[in-house]
Amino acid sequence: MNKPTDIGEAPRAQPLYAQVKALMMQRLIAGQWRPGDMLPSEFQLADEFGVSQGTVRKALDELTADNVLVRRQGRGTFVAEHDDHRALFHFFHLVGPDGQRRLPESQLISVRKGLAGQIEADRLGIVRGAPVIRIRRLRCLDGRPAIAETIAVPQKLFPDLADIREVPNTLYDLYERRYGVTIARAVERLAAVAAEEPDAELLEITPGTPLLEIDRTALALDGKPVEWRVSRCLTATHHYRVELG
Amino acid sequence: MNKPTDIGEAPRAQPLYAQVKALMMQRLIAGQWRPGDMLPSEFQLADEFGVSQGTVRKALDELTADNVLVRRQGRGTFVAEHDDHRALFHFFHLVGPDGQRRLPESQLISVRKGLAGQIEADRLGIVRGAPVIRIRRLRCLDGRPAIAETIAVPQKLFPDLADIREVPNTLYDLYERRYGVTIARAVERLAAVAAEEPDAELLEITPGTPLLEIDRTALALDGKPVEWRVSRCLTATHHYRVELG
DNA sequence: TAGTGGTCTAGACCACTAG
DNA sequence: TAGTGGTCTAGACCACTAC
Repeated sequence: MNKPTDIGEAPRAQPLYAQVKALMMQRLIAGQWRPGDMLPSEFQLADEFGVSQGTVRKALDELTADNVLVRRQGRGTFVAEHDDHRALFHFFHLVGPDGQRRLPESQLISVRKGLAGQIEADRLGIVRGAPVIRIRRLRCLDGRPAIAETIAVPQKLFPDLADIREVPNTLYDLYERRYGVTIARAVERLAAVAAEEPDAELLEITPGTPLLEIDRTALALDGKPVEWRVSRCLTATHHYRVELG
Repeated sequence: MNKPTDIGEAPRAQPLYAQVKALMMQRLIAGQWRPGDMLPSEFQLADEFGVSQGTVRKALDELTADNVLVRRQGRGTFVAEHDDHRALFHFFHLVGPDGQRRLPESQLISVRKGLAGQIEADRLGIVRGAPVIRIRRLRCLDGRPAIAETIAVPQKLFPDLADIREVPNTLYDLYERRYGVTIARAVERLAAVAAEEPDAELLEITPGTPLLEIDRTALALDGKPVEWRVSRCLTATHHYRVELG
């Protein structure tokens, strides 16, 4: 059986496995399959979509490569979860002199509601003046102040985030568990800047000290921006590590 | 036929396709297949290794994902070449305000022979005091000085590089064509530093200006380091872009 | 033992490229 | 038209996990 049945009869522009992948992605975005859930087996999915098991496998393999699914032999296929380890490994690139990652401690400075300025609106894909929540925090590496961070998110997506007393170390975990927003990928723009107040005071350095500025836009599963974050980092002892394949 | 014949009879610790991949990688490292060469067809390779075409395909797919091979439907499978475009796309991450990459112009400052210091020796995996070649150059973006670059390579791998009058814009292309050394991947460590002489003069800025320092170790196909490069970049108008999957 | 994903095979047909 | 990679199927067996 080479003709798609359940998927549609129109002459296809995309290969079957890509259509299966897109359908599964839709379910993930819609929240029909949630982080931690186990998916049906390959054969069940194959039946459901009216394709062979090999075709489902190719779709599953790609979603696994995209870090959306996790497959475990003998157990099943699961929707990826943002545990601390994954967040650290995927989204935190500062390493010590030995090249090893360290989980930074976080110290909350403030959480405030506000209205989006032009830059925030551009970065978050919302209209200027829309309600946002801004978070300031200081992160320490090896016990010393290392990162001054400013985070902005649309209030619409995270309604009561501003009321939370204690913000966990890995925010993405909170986004996922409490608001059903999964961070799928991010784009960072790095630059070297001179420290200004109030970052300098927070980091206990003199203004003018060079800092590594990481400007990150984080995107949800559907590709829409959901968080804008600027981290200014001391790189005297730590470095930002990139691997080019 | 499920038992490997040409590949070996010992109880295998690795799947067949991984063994096939490793064998093909060996040939690539040995230079038996050189950049630009066309590989035998999937069926020919399958015959040669004594496996099925599907198994060869899986190995080829992975090598393609690793950017070692390029597959073109209807034409064949080829060993990847480091043309300007690929070098720019893979190894150059500075983008303009619009997010678009620009190919920088290069201005050669000096090419000198020398003996490896401790840091060079560590980075290049050679003994201290081994002959190295050092290159200094200035790179411009949009006509303005933007990057002060220092490059060190082992003289052993690039014998007459020091005699070359004109160094092309994309060095990796030269490494590949002239010396048969293919840069497969690289590791970069980024930090913010204050400009010092002689970089400040080269970049026409005042000492102390924050610069983005990119410390890159480039690795050949066999995984051994072959180039150490430090680029200090003005990031007033340009940014270093990273995509996190 | 039953169920899952992981590997491997064999064969069919399609889409693209070149002569 | 011949040869290549791209897709899809069907079925076998292996390796791992849980009960």
